[in-house]
Amino acid sequence: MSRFLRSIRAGLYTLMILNILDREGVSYGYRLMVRIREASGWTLNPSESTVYETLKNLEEQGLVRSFWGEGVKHPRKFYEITDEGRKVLSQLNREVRSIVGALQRFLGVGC
Amino acid sequence: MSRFLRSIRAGLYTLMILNILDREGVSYGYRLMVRIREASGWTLNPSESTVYETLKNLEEQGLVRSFWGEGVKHPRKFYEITDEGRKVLSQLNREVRSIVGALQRFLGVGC
DNA sequence: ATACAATACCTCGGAGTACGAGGTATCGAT
DNA sequence: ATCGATACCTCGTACTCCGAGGTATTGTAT
Repeated sequence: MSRFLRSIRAGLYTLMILNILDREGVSYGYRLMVRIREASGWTLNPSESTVYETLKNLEEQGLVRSFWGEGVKHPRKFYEITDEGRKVLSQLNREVRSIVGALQRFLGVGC
Repeated sequence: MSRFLRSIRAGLYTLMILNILDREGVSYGYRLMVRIREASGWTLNPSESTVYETLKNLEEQGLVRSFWGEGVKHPRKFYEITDEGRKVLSQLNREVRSIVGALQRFLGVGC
């Protein structure tokens, strides 16, 4: 059961992270995990390792950039979205809207 | 880019197949592939192998049952949803509605 | 003072999914 | 007779999620 939900949620973390970085500016792993939970009304509930893994992938793709926070007591690795990231994000949002629309029609959700 | 979309669509095939079998009764692999494309307005576009793989998994889980069509010239393996499948489906639909709702709010889609 | 929860970072391995490539066979139309 | 559509399948690659495990700091309650 939960295996199906797991895979349905798959990929949405990438979407959420890019959107949050785009809207709210610089952030960091742990904070992003909390923000995804909040922003989704606890419908999405990523584990720490998922978020860190996703950020690593995004950085490898050049869609986010990271730097270690200076003057911060608690060691923190900050991330910000790149121009390339913004480009990919807008395309991604368009496609996800289309998927959400299709599901809405199919399942009869909303409105 | 498409890797993100791929994983966002991941799992939705299971959802679509169970729903289509529930609503339209007995069907078969190739037909289900076509119906998913139609029902999603071509937003979802699963490959044959994906559909066959998904059906195999669903059968292993006991959520669908299969039988070879008799009196059919072209060899066809039919599938139908089981009681257990229906149980899982209603739970799945509930959860997906919640995810769709969250995305709608987050992305500002629809209404 | 000290214990503990929360914050913050990370790796590894297992389980699951999508799908392209490749293979086989039948049916219907040109 | 040939070809495209229909119909089935397996295999390997790439990818994602996340539990388990590890480390260290900060703030709070006792």
